[in-house]
Amino acid sequence: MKANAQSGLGVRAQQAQQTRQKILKAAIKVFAKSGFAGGRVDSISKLAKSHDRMIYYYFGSKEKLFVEVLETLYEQFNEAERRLQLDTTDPVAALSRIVDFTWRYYLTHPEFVALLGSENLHRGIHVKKSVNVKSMSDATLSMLQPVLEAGQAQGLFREDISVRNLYLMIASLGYFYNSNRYTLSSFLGENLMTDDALVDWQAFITDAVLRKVCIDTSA
Amino acid sequence: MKANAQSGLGVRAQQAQQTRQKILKAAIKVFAKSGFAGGRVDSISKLAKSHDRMIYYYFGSKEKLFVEVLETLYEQFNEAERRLQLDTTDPVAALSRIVDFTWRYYLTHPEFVALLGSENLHRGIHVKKSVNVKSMSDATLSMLQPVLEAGQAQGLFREDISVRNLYLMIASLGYFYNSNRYTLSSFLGENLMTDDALVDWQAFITDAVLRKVCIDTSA
Amino acid sequence: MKANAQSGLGVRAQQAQQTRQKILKAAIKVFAKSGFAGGRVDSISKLAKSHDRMIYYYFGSKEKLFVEVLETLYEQFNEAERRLQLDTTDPVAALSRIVDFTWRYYLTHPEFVALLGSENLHRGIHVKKSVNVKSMSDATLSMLQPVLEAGQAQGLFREDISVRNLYLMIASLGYFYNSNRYTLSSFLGENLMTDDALVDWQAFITDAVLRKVCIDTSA
Amino acid sequence: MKANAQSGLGVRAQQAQQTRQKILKAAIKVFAKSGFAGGRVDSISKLAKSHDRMIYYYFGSKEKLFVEVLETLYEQFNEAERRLQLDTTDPVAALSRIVDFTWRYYLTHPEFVALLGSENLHRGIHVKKSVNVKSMSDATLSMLQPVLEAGQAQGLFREDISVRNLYLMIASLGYFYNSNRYTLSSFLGENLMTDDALVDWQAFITDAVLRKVCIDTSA
DNA sequence: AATGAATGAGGGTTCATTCAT
DNA sequence: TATGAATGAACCCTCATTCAT
Repeated sequence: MKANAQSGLGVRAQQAQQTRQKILKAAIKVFAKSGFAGGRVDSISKLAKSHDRMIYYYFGSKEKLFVEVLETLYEQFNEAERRLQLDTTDPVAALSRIVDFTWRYYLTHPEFVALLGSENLHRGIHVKKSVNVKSMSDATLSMLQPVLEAGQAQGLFREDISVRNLYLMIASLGYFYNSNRYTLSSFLGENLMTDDALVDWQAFITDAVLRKVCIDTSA
Repeated sequence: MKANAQSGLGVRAQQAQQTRQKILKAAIKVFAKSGFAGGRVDSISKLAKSHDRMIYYYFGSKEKLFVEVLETLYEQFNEAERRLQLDTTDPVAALSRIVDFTWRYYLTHPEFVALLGSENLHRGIHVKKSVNVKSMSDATLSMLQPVLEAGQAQGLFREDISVRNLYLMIASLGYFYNSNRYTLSSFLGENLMTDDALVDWQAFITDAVLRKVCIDTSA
Repeated sequence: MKANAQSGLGVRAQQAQQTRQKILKAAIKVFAKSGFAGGRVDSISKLAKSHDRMIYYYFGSKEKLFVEVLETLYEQFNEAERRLQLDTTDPVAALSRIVDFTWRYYLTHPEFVALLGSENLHRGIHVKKSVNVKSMSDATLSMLQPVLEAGQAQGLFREDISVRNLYLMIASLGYFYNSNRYTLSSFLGENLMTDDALVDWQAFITDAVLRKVCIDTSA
Repeated sequence: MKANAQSGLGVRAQQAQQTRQKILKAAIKVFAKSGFAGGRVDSISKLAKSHDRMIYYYFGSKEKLFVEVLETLYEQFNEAERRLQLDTTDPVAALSRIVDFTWRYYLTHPEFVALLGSENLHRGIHVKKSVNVKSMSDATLSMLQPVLEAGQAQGLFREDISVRNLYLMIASLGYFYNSNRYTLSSFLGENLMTDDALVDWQAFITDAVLRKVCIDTSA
């Protein structure tokens, strides 16, 4: 029995995993910065302190690497969602938390926003090739659904709200502000990323969602 | 007196303007399809049935052409806004129209959405170089402002709504659905572009905006 | 009779001559700076505040323009030579003057040096096309010849010196120092263009020529 | 033990060195023929039976390749100088040998002459970037210096001759004849490259240098 | 497992030149 | 006389990728 038996991997295999991981991390950064078309294989291998060849060794092609990057980021988002502890006995608070979480996640993960942007620019060709991504949406909606249902059961939330639309609204309000912050800054002529602006927007969108969902907000 | 005296331009100059215009139109298409980095100068000139050289003759560089494309699309958006006839005596109707207009504009102008996406991927470097874009935001906000103010004056709209946030909300809800339709389709596993889905979303966001803005929605 | 009859040219023709002249002057500068291959037609027309098209209108091609530039500079050199007043009654002084003149001409006409360099890089293809250049050498040698003959007749100069070799020596010593000043500066690690260095070299080469030519230099 | 152990390089590495060398050799030819600006990357790679890409792989850029070409030629010149066996006990013979060597080197290495010409046309921008070139001049001057000093010590050479000027004189007389042979041929209307002409010039410049340097040439 | 060498298509851009008034 | 418009070949260089150890 080898000393490294615990990990279940030999030293070589461990190193290999490490190299793979380094490349993946570098690819996230590079693709986030320049998109799929603009992201250079060379930049990735250099940032990973590896070689171009290794990208092909581990991932097969730039495209497959991009798919894996996409899956990784989706997976991380899913994991973060799963870590959310939602108390369905207080649906309003739970919903607020979800809005806050979503908004904050986009804010603190610009690479996710950028990658989604790039992928949509390419009409979703890579995401289509991934089987994993589809299954992930279930997680997202199945986090929102119990909250919505609880609120409706308790007579707090309107009955005519669909999970899908609710999700889209929350995502829209959290995403756009971040995804378009550069053109918005030029367009509106003001810095959207000051602490004040962020707090202001967060309060605004939480309120907007609640007003849309809750039956009586006069309280 | 020459036949072309009316236009004030000679035949040559007219043709030149045409060539310029053809290139610009082609550039909009190509950049919309592939973004700035992915859009090939060669593709543009071929689509315009012109030559690479002419792009440099008229625009100086790929980058400057992109800036002009951006300005053109912003300008077209502005013009469409200006054509909106808003009746401030009925602020609720006017606001609904604005929501509808914005959403529909993004829906029917995917190239604008794509270009904005590409530009934000590039952190707004091109839009920064344009002096014209900044001035355009005024138009947008100054369309929204009188409606908001009228609504507030009539006691229909809440006082604590800022034009900026209102604009951002409307834009978010209209933009995201379109910009991210590819990843959303994969993620949600459904086609967001069916007539039913579109009508559904339009009703949803109009309602969301009104509930956020109006004081009493019980009526 | 027109007012401009004196010049023998109409106003239009005068302007034309002016344009031609502006282009030629600009071409000298540009070709001197970048050589024939590196000198851009566009740079020339811009410097001349004219248009590319005019170069073709007046000179036919870049190559023909270069030939004319070459001829112009050779002609100017010839003219400067002709202006030299040489007193053959004092052959030593006259020879010294020629050395000094040649050296100083190269020093103060770097564009001539550069053009000759470029032309030799191109193996003299342009100079071959010029009928005028050949005839100019006569002038040069026929300035040197009487001095050499006078010195020999007076028993001051050695008999075995050919005009050709004498010319080559004088030219070598004057030209190389200027033509290769950039590589020499790097190579020798010193600035060859200080006043001291220039004076030193002038004295050195004059002395060298005289020692080569004169029979007795002990005086 | 592998067959190639002696060279210390694997077969691949050896081949790589070969490719690099082939490119360098081709570059010397092409740059010599057309100068830096006129020398095409494409011509070089074709002549080397390689690909454009490899030039960038091995040298980084056309400019860096040119610098390396320059360094190579300077280095070859230096090496040839080092191979000169000079007998300082006979300073006159030694000096003659140096004059002869220098002249003959330029004559038999037209690519060196051409490259220097091109480099000076570009105002020495490449040579400035090379650290190696500067150190090479030492070799040149330190070959000449002991000869000059020996001659002076033996009372054969004049005391007021500086190494620098002596070097410049020898170089001038050897270089100009070769560098400007094309314009000179047109200018003088005669072929300077016949055997007779070459012998004649060699004798002339050797004599010129000796007359300049030696105290008494009557012997 | 890892890597230096090689590939060839294509990137944006500039060139000298000609066309059409 | 003069000039904007057009041309297409070629420029240097970079791309994603594969070969051969």
